[in-house]
Amino acid sequence: MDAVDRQIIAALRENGRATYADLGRKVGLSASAVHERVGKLEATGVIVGYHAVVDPSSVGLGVTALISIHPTDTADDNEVALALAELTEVESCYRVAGDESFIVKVRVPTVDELERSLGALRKIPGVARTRTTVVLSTRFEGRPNTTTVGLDA
Amino acid sequence: MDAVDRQIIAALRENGRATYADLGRKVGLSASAVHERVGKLEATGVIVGYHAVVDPSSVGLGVTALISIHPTDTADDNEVALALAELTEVESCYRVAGDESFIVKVRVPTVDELERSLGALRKIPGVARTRTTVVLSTRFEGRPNTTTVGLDA
DNA sequence: TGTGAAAATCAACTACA
DNA sequence: TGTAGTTGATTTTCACA
Repeated sequence: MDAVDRQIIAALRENGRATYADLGRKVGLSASAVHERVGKLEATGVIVGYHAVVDPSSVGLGVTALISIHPTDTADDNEVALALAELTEVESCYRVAGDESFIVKVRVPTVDELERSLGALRKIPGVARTRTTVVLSTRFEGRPNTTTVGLDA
Repeated sequence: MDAVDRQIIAALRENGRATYADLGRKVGLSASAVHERVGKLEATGVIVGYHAVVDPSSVGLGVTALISIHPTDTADDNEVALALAELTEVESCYRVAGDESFIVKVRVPTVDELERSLGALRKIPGVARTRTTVVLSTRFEGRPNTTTVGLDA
């Protein structure tokens, strides 16, 4: 991992469909050298994948909520996590320190669906209580942080 | 937006570097037809962009925290949001309903940096109080929700 | 909207410094 | 690791159904 790798990573975070030739021009290497580097970054798990980002409301998912999940005394975190993964509306799932055990982000078409979804969450064994915060607007999301990407670490 | 568009979207969310030829084979269209459709989905803002997803700790961002931001009585939400956008460590920013005005996700290299980052947050005019929840592990994140993508809506 | 064909570009592999 | 060259696939555009 050197400065060139970090440049490539930054470029691919910006545009995941950039061609190797594009990347090569940007970092001053040939396309095949970039190809080689990207392959290694993928193989070593630095680059996890490439995804199209879609406007949620365009695909009928206009309601976003952040939900804190408080565990019961006997809750098994792994089982709760597996049950959360079963719910397709749960887009992200974080195991956290503090009173709650998990914080999840949920996307659903309507508030009716949110209500139904909360019902499903509360039925999960190990879930004692939930606290729901409805997102009014997403100012930005998943923005690339290139703070350390430009440094040698 | 028909069922074929939704299939294409689902495929591109899964693999943002899929070729038009691949997508065509998957949905039963020619590459040029897919090219045409994807161009329209991009132009109409359904597909917002394509991004490589990077393992945060591989780029020196091993600490993730979710921070609730409580506003002062006189806070201007837009100004707060703009100030939050200036902080590169703030990866996502949600305006929410409830006591807090914003919930942000922050990624930093170390807990020391988290402390420094919290100091920066609290200096923002309009920010009265923050509540920080440290992420212990990310079970999954930004997972594609294809619930409605397969339907006609 | 779609197909099919053509030219330019690119991916992926191979030698070789 | 890198460049350069090669081959087959892909992108992109265009005429046309």
